[in-house]
Amino acid sequence: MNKVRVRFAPSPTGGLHVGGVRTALYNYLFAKKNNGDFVLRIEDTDQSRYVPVAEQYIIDCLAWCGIEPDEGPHKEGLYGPYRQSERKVLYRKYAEELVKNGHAYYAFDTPEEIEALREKLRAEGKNNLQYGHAVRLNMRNSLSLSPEETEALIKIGFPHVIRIKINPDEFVSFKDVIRGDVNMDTNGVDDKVLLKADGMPTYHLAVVVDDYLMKITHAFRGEEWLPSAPVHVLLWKYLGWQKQMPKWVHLPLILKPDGNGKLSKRDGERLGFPVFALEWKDANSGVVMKGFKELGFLPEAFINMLALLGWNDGTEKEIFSKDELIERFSLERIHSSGAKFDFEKAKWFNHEWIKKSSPSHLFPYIKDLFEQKEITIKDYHQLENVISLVKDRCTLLTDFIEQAQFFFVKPQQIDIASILSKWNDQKNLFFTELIRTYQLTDVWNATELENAFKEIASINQLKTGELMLPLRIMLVGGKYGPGVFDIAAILEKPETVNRIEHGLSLLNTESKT
RNA sequence: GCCGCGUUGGUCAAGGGGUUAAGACGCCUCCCUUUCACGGAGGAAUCACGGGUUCGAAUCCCGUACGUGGUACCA
Repeated sequence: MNKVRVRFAPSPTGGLHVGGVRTALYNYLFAKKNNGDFVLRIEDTDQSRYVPVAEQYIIDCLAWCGIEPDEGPHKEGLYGPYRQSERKVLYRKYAEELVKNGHAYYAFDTPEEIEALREKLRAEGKNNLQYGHAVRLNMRNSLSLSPEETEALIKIGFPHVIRIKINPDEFVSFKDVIRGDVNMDTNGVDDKVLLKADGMPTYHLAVVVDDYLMKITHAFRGEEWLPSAPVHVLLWKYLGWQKQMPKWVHLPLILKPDGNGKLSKRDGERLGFPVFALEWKDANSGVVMKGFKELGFLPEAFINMLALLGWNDGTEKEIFSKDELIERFSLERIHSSGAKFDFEKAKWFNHEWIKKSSPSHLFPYIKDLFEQKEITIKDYHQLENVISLVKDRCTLLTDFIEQAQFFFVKPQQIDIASILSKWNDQKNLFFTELIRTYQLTDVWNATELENAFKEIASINQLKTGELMLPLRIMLVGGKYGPGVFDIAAILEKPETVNRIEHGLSLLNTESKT
């Protein structure tokens, strides 16, 4: 059996959204599982929609996800070039071969003429124009013109396209790995343009030629391609490559959470969650859309979540590392129906991954995050302890800011209001005594601090419950964070005492006014 | 309009002729925790509809509805 070769073939027209990343991921998982090759091919045949930075962006997204292509524009292999624009000269030959064999023809209709015809049909309330067997003889092409006329037009360089000639009343059947046998008749498909007037191939010609030349064994793509699959199947046949035709894998779509349609780039903004892996800045509008990365997702969690959106291994297991995904992945267990994207569940995956990750694994992310927020960390060992203490309560990496910044920066705001109403002299005395005791403490750990705290409370006949909240607020500024004594332990003596003193003076000033 | 694909709780889903129809997210209750989480125990909530086939249908078949995609010199 031939070596498995798959390709992810995005067009560089904008940010790579979750649907695209999932397609790449499934390609990658399948390739790695079968010791195959994963190829990145850039489908930049549409000059008008080309966005220069998009290619690098795609590569960056894949890299962040841990999906490294074996071949691609940035990693040359045996089957390059990997940008279709750079393969332009290749395609014409095949298109003309099809013309010669009677499976395609030259068409000289200008886009304006066709548009005018469409407009006319619309005005008459008729269905859209289907440039196919029913009308092609009324159009200007090498089928309706004499060979001499055709030749003359070509000789003078009259702009023309090459269209596939689809026979009516034929049945095209093929097997899709996910959907089983798919049968369609050719009456619904029109004579698709294969080669455009600018000499670039359309997608239809380019996928077939490149998948053939690149020896692709399994062609993964979104379900939106299913209706045009007969064109591709026919092309494989007409080009005489039927035996090498890849297995088709039409992936289900990722849909909007709130109903209608497939998830689009706009939905993120509208519904308040990211649709891109990495931040994408739209060059035209200047709009910046944050990605999963910037929102605080771990790449492991992101691909885990995407993998499970439309696939599962048949067990109850939901948390998979990349290696586990590779090991368990199977085409048979990919769903055939679309799935609505659920951001809550996505966050759950991230939370699970944060809990599961070691402090040292999380360390670089948190360090970067704090540096971005200009929170200075003097002691990296202390940061690691902090991570270990608070990670279970962080759903997103960005939650570490609220959960942990008070270890490194004095709280800017202290929620005095929450304790002021129950503040009294007894408590004041208690904390004064606590400061004294803590200053004399040699063994600075959570248990010792808690014991000392409780002892003073009981001597003064105070309930500890009444005192814990004030202490927490003095140390962190609000009603959050891990256990108070754990916090004090990490804060060390001088800082702990300092914050209690500061809190106390604030309280006493406030309670007098 | 026409053509394709799909349909198990709000969402992700297991199950593919006989099940009390798993599990997860979210939601609710309680326990733990003198903050909040984590953790633990419970709860509400589902086979789109109508016909067949069958002793028996979530499961097979046919319709309908709904959803979704395509119908470009876009991919």
